[in-house]
Amino acid sequence: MDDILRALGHLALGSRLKRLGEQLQADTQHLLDELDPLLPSGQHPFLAALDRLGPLTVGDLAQALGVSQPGVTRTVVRLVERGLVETGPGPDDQRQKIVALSAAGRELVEAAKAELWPRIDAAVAELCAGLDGPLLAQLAAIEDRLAAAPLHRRARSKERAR
Amino acid sequence: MDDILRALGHLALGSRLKRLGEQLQADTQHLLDELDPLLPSGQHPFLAALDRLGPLTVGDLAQALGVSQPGVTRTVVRLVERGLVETGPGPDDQRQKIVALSAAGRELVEAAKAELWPRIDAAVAELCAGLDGPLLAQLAAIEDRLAAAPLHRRARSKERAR
DNA sequence: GGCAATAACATAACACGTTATATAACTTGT
DNA sequence: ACAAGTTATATAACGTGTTATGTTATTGCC
Repeated sequence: MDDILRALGHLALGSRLKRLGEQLQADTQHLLDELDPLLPSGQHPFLAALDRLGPLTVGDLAQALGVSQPGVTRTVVRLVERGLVETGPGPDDQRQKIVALSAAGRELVEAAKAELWPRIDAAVAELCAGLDGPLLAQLAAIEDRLAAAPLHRRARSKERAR
Repeated sequence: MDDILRALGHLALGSRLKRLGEQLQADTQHLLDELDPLLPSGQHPFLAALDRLGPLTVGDLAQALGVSQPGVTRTVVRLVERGLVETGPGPDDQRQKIVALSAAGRELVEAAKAELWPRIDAAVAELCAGLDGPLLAQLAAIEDRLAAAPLHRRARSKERAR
């Protein structure tokens, strides 16, 4: 059974990028499972943004992440429920909601920055290493590599190599 | 406000691929809006698969598209509601559900194959044309190009060039 | 033949993306 | 100063992906 998205070439590039991104996130999740407050991989960029840029309004967070404002609003609610971020009203503008890392959120980010995120970055970099040429070919190569050895296996073998 | 996903490099590649795939699908949607039974861009690969491979079981469709079986089951329900596909029991195995294009579905596919799909393919190919080198750099280039001129503008300028 | 294991599809619950629209706060112009 | 327009966030409705689990049909073995 051949892969239809691959066979469709440029026509289905959108669907294919989405599919590959989802697989990458799912693989990454296995590595992120080591963290204490378990967090979906898709929410890590929110924490990373707040860590790098400091407290942000909902709108600024949406712009930094490149997603819609309602998407940010909903995920922020989840992060507040998990106790990883805190929100408060804007100092000048009462319409704004300022989102900031909580103590627990900062702790999680520090733990991730120290160990996990660098390992994931290295594993993904290794996954993409040596690739060159047309985009479709590189995507096919990454799909094949991922099918041969999932990301968490790559990260662990990297570990052993140290 | 800089782009956090871009700044995170390989670490957020999954999120970034998903985001770009979604944008590509959304842009593509504008072009697909010409079709009569309006269909979300993500459902086109289902029709393309059935067109290329003929009637398929739910499981085979899942494998051909590289998505989960429940995902296929749900989208097939939607396609049946729109009258684009029909389902029947498997001839040998009563557990199976065979999915096939309906007359309306075949009509839609023929219309799309004749005009729209080639135009989209060409527009996406043009979007990726001339790119080379590391994956992250190509992604950044595509994001930039898309921000400069959305896909449907590219398709239309191609049209004019004929 | 009949019970247990397997396999195919359905369903539920969750995460997450979108667009369209509502609500509330700020800004503007007269 | 107040009505009108704009802007920030919230909410609703939809599509789609996932995993976990339930149902039903088939297989296999004794």
